[in-house]
Amino acid sequence: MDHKKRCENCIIRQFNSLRAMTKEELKRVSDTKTTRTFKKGEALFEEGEKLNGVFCVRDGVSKLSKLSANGKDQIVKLATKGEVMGQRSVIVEESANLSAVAVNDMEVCFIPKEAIVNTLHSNPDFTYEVLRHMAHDLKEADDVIVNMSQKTVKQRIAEAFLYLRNNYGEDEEGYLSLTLSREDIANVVGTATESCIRIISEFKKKGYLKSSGKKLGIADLKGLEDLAEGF
Amino acid sequence: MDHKKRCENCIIRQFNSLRAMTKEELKRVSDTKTTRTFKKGEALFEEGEKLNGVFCVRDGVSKLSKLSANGKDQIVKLATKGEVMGQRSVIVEESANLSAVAVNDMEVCFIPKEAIVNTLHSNPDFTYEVLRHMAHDLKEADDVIVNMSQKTVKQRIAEAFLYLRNNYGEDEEGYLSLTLSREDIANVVGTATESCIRIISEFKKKGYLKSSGKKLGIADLKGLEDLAEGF
DNA sequence: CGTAAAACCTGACATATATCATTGTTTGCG
DNA sequence: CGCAAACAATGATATATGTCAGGTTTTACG
Repeated sequence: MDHKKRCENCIIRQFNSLRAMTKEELKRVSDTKTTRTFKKGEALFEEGEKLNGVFCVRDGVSKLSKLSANGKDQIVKLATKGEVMGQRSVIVEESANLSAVAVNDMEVCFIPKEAIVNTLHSNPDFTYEVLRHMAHDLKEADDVIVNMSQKTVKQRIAEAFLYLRNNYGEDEEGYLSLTLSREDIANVVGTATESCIRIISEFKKKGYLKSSGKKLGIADLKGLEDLAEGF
Repeated sequence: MDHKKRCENCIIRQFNSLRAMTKEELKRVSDTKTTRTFKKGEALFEEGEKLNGVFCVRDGVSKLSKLSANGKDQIVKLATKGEVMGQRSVIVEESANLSAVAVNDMEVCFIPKEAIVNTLHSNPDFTYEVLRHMAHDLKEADDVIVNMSQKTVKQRIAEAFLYLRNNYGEDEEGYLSLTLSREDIANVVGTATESCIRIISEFKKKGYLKSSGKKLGIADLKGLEDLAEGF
């Protein structure tokens, strides 16, 4: 599968569409997009920056985070292959409210906003699919709000591991395919790095998690699930 | 201003539109909508319920909340005059993920989903406006996530009062127009009712808040703002 | 009006979590 | 390789917040 083809698929998947874009529209996107790579730790864009397009992840993972007043980063979402970043800012014509930083080496394609905005204005099916996708994100965000405010740090860390497993999978030996640093996990669940480390150690001792080198894996799925639910 | 007129305005405002609906579309909405009233404490709809339309608030306030595993309600959003509830569920054709309960006596109009969905499919400008509105909600939700996970309960309570002032205003004597119970405030900021009561008492002692009867007001705006920012 | 229910308040206590400090361990890289 | 920087681990301690239990005050309403 060649470059262009893959990138079109990427957009299509993200917008969850029944190929809502017309052939011509897809062609326009293909013609205007560019490909870029980012090394682990590099920023795709920063909070407050004006975006003139969207980023579509072709390979690697990016964390979308926001700096809070106390100086800590809160990771709001992880974006993987096939996901689009920056569409919210482009749609409402505001500067980005989140920063995007590469969690590992990434390959992304950049689509200038004109290509998107034009299609949004002219193709109601496409707009409708984007709307559905955003509605889904909004529901997820509401769920996160509830979890953040009602669950303990332990429960949230348990959930984070379940999330990593469900969304990024595990290798043959049962280790998570995506390895995040303890600090990143802490920033996902909104806790101090030390607390996160302590709880992960505890989970390993209690047999919920296992580790091998720097890889982490789930050793007791049912146990972790129960834990996340508060039992 | 008659009933119909007011309700059309209500939809228009919510969808933040430059009158994105055509005359015929507005007429269809006017023809199919119905008006209902709810007493304080009554539920407009419950989590998990299948909605066959959206609710547009004409008068009163509703809390949108979600029951968490530990049995507590988390209030995710308050909806006032002009706001629409249930559109997310209608758009993605899922059952409601939040419950809506009247905070005070309410008057709402109900618009069957067909009227909405039809317009979404046929009028790209309308869809685009709904999309913009949802993008805005999503940004707000992201901000809430950060606040919930990074700010202390004190900061969040301070913010809640600032929010109530900015969105619902205050009377001539500086008391908040919308009075929530301590329990509701606790459910907004995600804390225990007792903690909420204690902190409000403390704020009164320290001169940030004032009270008269069951009304609460902000006595030191700058002070509260600083507090919310963590000074 | 009087009573029950709801709302509010307060204290004592338990505990989860943050913070600070220190050390060991891995990683990247000149 | 060897060193510096990042990452992980762990202890001691402080603090914020939750929980339980008992009050008082306010509100709703028969």
